[in-house]
Amino acid sequence: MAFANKMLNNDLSLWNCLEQSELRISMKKATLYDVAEKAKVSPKTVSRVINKESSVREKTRAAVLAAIETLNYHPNSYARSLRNSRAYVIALLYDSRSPVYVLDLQIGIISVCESEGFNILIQPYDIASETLTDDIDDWLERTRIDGLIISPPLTDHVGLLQVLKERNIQFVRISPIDKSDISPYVYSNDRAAAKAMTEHLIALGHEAIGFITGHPEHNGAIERLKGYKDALSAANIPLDDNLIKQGDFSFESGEICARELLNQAVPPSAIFASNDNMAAATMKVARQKGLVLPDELSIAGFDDSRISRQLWPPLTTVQQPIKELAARSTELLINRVLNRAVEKTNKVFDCKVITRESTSVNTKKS
Amino acid sequence: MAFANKMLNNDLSLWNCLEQSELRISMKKATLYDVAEKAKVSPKTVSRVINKESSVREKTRAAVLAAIETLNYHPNSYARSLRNSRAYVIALLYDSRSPVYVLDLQIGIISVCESEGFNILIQPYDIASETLTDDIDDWLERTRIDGLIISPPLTDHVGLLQVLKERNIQFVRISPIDKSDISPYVYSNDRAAAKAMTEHLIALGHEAIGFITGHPEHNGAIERLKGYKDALSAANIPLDDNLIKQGDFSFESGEICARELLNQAVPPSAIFASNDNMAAATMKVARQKGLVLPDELSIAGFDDSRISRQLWPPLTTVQQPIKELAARSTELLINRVLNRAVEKTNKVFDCKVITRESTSVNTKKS
DNA sequence: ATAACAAATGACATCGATGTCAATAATATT
DNA sequence: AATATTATTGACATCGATGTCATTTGTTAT
Repeated sequence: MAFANKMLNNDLSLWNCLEQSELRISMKKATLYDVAEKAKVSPKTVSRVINKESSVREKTRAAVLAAIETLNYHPNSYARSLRNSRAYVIALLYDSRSPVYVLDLQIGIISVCESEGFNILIQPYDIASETLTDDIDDWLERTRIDGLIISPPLTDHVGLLQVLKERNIQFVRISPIDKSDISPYVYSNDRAAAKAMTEHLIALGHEAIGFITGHPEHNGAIERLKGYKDALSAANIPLDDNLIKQGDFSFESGEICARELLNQAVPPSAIFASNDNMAAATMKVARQKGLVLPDELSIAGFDDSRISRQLWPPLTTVQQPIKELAARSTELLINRVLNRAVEKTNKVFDCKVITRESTSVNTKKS
Repeated sequence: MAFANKMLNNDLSLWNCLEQSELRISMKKATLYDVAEKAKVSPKTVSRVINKESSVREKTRAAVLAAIETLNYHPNSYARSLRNSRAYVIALLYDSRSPVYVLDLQIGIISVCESEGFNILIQPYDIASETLTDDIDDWLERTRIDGLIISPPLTDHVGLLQVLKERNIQFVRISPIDKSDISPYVYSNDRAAAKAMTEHLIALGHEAIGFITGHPEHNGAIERLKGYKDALSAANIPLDDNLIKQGDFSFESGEICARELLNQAVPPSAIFASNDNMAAATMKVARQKGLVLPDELSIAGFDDSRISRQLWPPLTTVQQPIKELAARSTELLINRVLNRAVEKTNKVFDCKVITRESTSVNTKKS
């Protein structure tokens, strides 16, 4: 069916425009029985065709498919779920306080769910909440879902994992710290990316490179710090603990860390923050101190979030394959849920360094 | 049940830790019949209690409730949906290209859904897509939902509204342009807020105030422009068309508009952008041109989005009651769906001007 | 052509909650 | 106290799809 796709004009004839057709109002949705009748087979056979069971003669199958087509039949998911106790629903658990990735995660998940006929429930929780474990337990008691996708930093919450284990619920984790076989997982190569970024800064002539870490319960944060150290040691630059400050991915923590770094007697000529948020905070602090960017301070971030393109100078950062991670984890989960052949591989995805104007040659260097 | 809520320690005894208990694995969920048996009544009576029907003796009700409690019974939503063809699911339609509000909308909706026992499906669409109408039509054909919440700029898409009308689906709209009775709606008082913001700038001594409009299909955009004009005319400042530039809420459009405004022979001393995104773009352009902020240019935004606090100087902006709008629209929708007494009022919520450092006294003024 | 077997199909019960309508218990009426 | 009336309760069928198992059809071997 093709509908007028024009947008609203200035004069609002909207209501009238909508009065025109009321065709479909009383049209009931076709059921399995309608299809069976039309195709002159039993309901069970229709069911067989829908579920792609073998042992249906090609001719019958064709007849059934034709009937389905003409009646525009779509299975009633409630009846189906009631019968075989499968919900065709998965849920995304995320931490409500770090919404940075969430929209991208959702997009990646939706794309796969769509093609697999699944629906997605979104479920924000606060990892700092005292009642998190109980809340999730209650929620699982009430809700019927086939599986969960868990995003950082919830991936390694012991209480949560325990509940899932007890309830025997399938789940996959995105970038978990713990890489054991508790569940399938996917992750991005944060360590290599952080190393590459640090090397980029070193190549620009920076040696005193400040580093602001992320949330210590977040796998990405841990890996990024490792990558930073990797690059330094590969370039034979001694590690200086005064150049490493513990943040938690929040803007506020970034401000504090940046201030500490820049207030030192010999401040670093470059700062690499573990996410764009803290990099933006660093930029704010630098500006407050009157530094000219990027000449007097190079700043690098991680995430390639929206903000990285909206700052001036635009932020050199790392693009993470968030949608891919989400899509892949969804595939893994759905394959599990449907008892399809299970791939063993826990997938790794590569990140990409995006060079923009916030990093430049070290002018302080002799 | 209370679980250990501690986070993962350094040494990973996670797997072992989880081995401990496997209590609940085989525990089947209780059904209506289990409850009926336990309470020594018929299943139908249990159903009556659950659905809060009248004409159940207080004593029986108590017995049933006790049984429900001890068995930890939760109704099977699939059976229920199958029987009374109600999904207990609503969907949020939003434009995938303007994700700014989306997370806040989701939070507001989830909060209400939770208490009402509804679930929410999220459904991103691209309003510029040629196939939008057909896509949504197909989706509605496949999916069983009780109602829709439509967020801008989808609220006034004629094709979409037509489909909903034909299918006779309940929906509410958030900040629609069209305020007719097609559906219930909620909206925020953008006009008054934009007026207040403009007055704030005027009070700081600004007269040449640039304005960057938002997406022309977005009600908020239209209202904000009206508010700007209201304030000027109230202050007897003549309207200068050269000071009004047509943006579309995107960062890029903000850059273009800001450049046009600032390249004029006599540039404005303040710029009021219709959202924070474009205000950030304005800040970027101003900085590229070497302007000192806020002394040489005051900048105001709209949304109080995350970015407004992450820029330097922090952005003076307008806080919108997005969560409230979402929560209220959800209530309206669920009341409709459940055939509860329908409130007639389409709710208005007030915005709030947040003054930060990006606006200051006009120094150019004689 | 017929028995023996496998493949394809169908009849029926079932998942769990609720609408319909009949049966029973409680209360009001005389 | 007996009957009329109303308030509670229960028996049964139903929503739509699918598992189980019996039946029919088709195929192969003799």
